[in-house]
Amino acid sequence: MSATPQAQVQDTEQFSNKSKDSEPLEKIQREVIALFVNGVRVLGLPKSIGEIYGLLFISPDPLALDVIVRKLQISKGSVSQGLRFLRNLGAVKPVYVSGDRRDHFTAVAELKKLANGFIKGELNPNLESVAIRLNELKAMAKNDISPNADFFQERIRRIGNWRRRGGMLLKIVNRFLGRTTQV
Amino acid sequence: MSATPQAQVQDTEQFSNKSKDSEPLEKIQREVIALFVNGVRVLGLPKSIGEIYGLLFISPDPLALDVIVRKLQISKGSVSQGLRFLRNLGAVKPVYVSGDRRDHFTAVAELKKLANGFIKGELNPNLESVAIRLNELKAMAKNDISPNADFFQERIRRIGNWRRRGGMLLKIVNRFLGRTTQV
DNA sequence: AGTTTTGTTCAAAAAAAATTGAACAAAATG
DNA sequence: CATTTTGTTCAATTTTTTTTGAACAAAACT
Repeated sequence: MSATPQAQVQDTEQFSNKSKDSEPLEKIQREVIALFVNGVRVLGLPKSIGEIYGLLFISPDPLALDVIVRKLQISKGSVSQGLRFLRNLGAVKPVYVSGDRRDHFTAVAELKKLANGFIKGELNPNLESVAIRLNELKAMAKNDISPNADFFQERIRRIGNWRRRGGMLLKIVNRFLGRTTQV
Repeated sequence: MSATPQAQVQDTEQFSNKSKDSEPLEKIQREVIALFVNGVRVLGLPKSIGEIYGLLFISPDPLALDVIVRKLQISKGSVSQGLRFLRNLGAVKPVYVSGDRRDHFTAVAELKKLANGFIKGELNPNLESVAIRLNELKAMAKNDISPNADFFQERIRRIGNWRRRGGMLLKIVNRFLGRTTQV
């Protein structure tokens, strides 16, 4: 049923619109969420991902899916998908909350873990597919008889070089984030 | 006029469609371009950017805008915008070609230059805007009187920490790739 | 058993981003 | 000076991505 504690309607809504069923956020929370929405855009991720992670990051306690829906005023589908994505990335983790049947989630807030998750989930797969295609290209270039064949080979070698150095960089990033004690 | 050399219509088009006015690419070239299209997607850049850079990267000679349009079969507007973007990033540079009024472009193929351009053009501006917003947030958190104020402050400090380490990482990347560029 | 709660899925709608193309301006040509 | 070439701009269109919401399944309650 819907007559749970938070259902005591707040006439003093922070915003005059949509008093429907929303749980209000503090101003600071809204600002931090905006910061994350902006941040994930750089990573090429959708707004909702930034909203969900940001909300969990700036919430003292773990939140259940339907609470997130009400706080952010976005659809259940979005939150469900967003949480799955974040969980796969290791950016969010489920937390047991006694006496509550719903799954609850908190933000994983260690930069190292976030970076590793992103590298493993988004970057490495791409680097690997590049490696595969590069091998095909090398073979192709070997059989090429056009006057440009030498040039092509030099270019393809160069891409291979980039890929190699990219992989090294990821390891360096990893090591750099790894030392300093968590935080 | 349109009666230039390449206008001798090729009945034996590599693909049966659109024999309109295209300059054919070698198979290797098309593959390399596809690789770049894929690559720039990771950076959150549009397909056309990858096509243009890829074409220049895998072309032995500098190309003029209208040649790019015909080779890639994309619009003049796209190429114009794409070239400007790539030029701003330092990923492409104009080359003087004697006896030709048109601007010609080549790909800048040094990884360190590409990375530096991307860091300066895309990443640093964002890091700076984060820094600004963070300061506002710190002030806000100081005046906050909610029971969560302490938690908020801890979180905001943490974001500041992330930003600091992000900046350090960019410098490390820079050094690893060879040259130091001022911020 | 039936009912309610919780969460997922995916086709359709909405929103956002990229691309086109025609109008335009500036510079070179004759 | 008129014409052509070259390149830019931006509103309109197309494409792609994201979000929604209703239908569904599974588990937990009564």
